[in-house]
Amino acid sequence: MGTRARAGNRLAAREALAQRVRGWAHLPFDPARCPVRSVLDQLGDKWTTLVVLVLTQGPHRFSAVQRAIPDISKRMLTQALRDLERDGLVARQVFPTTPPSVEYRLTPLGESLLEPLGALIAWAEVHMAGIVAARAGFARQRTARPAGA
Amino acid sequence: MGTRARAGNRLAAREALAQRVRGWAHLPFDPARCPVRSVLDQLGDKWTTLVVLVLTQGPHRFSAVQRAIPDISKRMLTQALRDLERDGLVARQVFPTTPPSVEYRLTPLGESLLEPLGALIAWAEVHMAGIVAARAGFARQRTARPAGA
DNA sequence: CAGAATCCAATAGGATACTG
DNA sequence: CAGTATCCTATTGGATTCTG
Repeated sequence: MGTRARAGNRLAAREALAQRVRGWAHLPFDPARCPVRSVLDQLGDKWTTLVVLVLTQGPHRFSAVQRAIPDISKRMLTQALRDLERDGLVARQVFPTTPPSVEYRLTPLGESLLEPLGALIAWAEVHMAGIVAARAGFARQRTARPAGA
Repeated sequence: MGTRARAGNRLAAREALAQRVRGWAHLPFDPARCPVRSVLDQLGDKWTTLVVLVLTQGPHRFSAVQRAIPDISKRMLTQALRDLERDGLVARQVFPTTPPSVEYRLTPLGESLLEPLGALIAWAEVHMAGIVAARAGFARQRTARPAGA
């Protein structure tokens, strides 16, 4: 695919999203029932997405997930896993051994999230350098003339 | 494209993401410098994404964005816009009129986000019903036998 | 109009101790 | 091991007031 076609794709994606947004305009606009907010809130809660990423590597036990995300507390991991289970993205399977062991894995619904999530993460990795540069430039601007110097 | 090919794409996307995640394994794992966290934190902060979606409709003035998102406060809108500007996703243009007017628009970097973001939102809209159903089922399970009934 | 500043309430989230 | 319960702190975010 040439750069021309890629640019066309991007433009098409932009226009498609713009139209989708326009389509919401005449809706009642109940923030609580907005799918966008609902999903984005979940993904943005600092841990959920990380847990999903760990589970792309296959089923994990509770403690294995915790080892994979060193700075998560048990409390938050429990909550993230329960939310994901509640939403049907993750399945929880208990093995009645002693001590008990529990395994978590992505459901088909959870796996279907990986495609758009992967695209977003790819974007993040590609553009991270640009964002960092923009931040540096922004910080310079702000410190350059704080009091009309 | 047939269902077979679509399933193949999905599988490919899953495997691609899984590999990407594996690629991070040997990294120092500094949570503060993780692009994924950095981007997801931003998108998940409840307002940033909504603002971006509004700006897909073209340049907006401060108050126009606020009208488009009824339940945002000036404080939060200011912050969201400044963060977006800082990251280079949004450009801010001041017109020296009285009273002053300021226009915000997406930069090329900001527009490049629309493609993966649109994919995520499309996913959210498509699967929202399934998630709601899963939540209902989960709630039933929990209330069914809270004390071994 | 576009924001900055201040104050306050709600929530998120970490640390620790306890349980089946 | 896989959580739950409790406590406490930090951050988020709304309401209000003030300024250029």
